[in-house]
Amino acid sequence: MTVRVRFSPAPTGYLHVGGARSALFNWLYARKTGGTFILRIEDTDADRSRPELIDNIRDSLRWLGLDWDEEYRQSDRFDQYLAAIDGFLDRGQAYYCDCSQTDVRARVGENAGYDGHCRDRNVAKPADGTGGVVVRFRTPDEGTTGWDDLIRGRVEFENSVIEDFVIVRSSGVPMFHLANACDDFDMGITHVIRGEDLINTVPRVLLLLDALGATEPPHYAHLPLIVNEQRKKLSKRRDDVSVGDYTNRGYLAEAMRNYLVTLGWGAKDDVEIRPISEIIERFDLADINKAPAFFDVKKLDHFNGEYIRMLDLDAFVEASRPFAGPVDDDLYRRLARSVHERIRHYDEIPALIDWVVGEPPEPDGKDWRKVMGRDDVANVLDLVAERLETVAWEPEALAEAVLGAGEVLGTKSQLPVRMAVTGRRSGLPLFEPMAELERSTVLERIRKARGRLD
RNA sequence: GCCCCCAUCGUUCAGCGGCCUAGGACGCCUGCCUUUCACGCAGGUAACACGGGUUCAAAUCCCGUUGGGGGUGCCA
Repeated sequence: MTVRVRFSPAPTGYLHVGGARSALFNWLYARKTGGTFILRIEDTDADRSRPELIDNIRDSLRWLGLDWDEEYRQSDRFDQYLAAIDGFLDRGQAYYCDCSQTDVRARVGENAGYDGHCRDRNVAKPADGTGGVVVRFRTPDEGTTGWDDLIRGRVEFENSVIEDFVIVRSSGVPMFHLANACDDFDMGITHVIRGEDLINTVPRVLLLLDALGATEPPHYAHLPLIVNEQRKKLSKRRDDVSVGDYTNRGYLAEAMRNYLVTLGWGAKDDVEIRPISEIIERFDLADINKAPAFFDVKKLDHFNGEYIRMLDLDAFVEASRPFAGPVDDDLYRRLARSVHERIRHYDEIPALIDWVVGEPPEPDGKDWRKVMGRDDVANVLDLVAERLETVAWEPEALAEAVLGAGEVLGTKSQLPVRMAVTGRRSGLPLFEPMAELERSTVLERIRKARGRLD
């Protein structure tokens, strides 16, 4: 049996890290087994679907290196769904229902599902798009529906708790469960790997699949959810989790992908950061965890820093260049070596080099007081300025001039000078970048800082 | 309310009956390196939710409790 898996996002939002993780696990399984990875856009709900987001989803997947082998769009397949529904109707497996939601609510109360009121009322097929008539699927009243989840083990639901659910809206448009069952059947999906939030929909789809005549339903594997700090399912609104945001902030696709793998799965040998080929080799659905995992940006940052440091200087310069801002190519290259080893994502770069490229930032008040509050700072700045008037303008000499001034005065001179010239109390090693500036510029900054002391 | 799922350091993963006085990684702390900050290196901190079983032996199996989460739509 050749494995066929699918990632089935609804285009109702940007691809977020939870979706990306689902896509990734499907992809890993396909690549491991030599199977087929399918992208299926679930856009049956025209009101919520935003076609422009399909491109965002595709771009994010591509960025992560998750290439797909086939692509479908459910909105292209309504004919199939409608044909399936006609079959259900003919065979009495589904029926028309004209109950309004308030009717149902009035009959059964707040907490119960649909009561089967129209099961045998023979509600007539409505003229197209009129009259609030839906199609409901007739579910069994007794027995159980269950499956052996590859991650969770046996899961069973009493059929009595599964209401006769809607499969066609009153607008005539088929709904998610139906489209899902038809597609998984038609596309020969062998494994359904997705988030645990969908676990409750399985019995309905299983029932539908059976009604469709599927003798061998897919295997299901429900992934633990990725949660936020409050241990709640990630929300696109509340949580900052779109994949595109991480792209924009200078995270590497390889790092993101590698980090995502560690949420819910770990290699037996405890090695976390490793090439994707090794991950594919070791990955197995049976080893996936059941408990939800917190998306920890701090750890992602660590992974990303590691991946950045794995880059050789040329690759780093090229990849990080777009984040560096307006800086001369050769100058950036000269600065890159020390930038390379102290960032965790590329968008930290501007704050490291802005004072070399342009003006330093307005110093943070607290940092300023901490560094410039000492009594001897004025003397340091005066002596350094005096020395810099005549020193040879190259890093070694600058270091000697600045550090030597401190020695002469019996104090530390590097920090005040750094604060004066860069606007910050920490950053790149000082003297090489400082030598990139004009002598007059450096002197001006030092005198300006001197003037600001008390 | 009802249905379903889950439970090892703060976080994440390893552990699938004895190798566990529970291991790796992130974080945090300490030290070394050092022109600051980082990087790197060396240490340290810290967990089997609780209660019953089963067994010669349980973090590992079973039951219950508690605590979390998900679902409960003419969303997916």
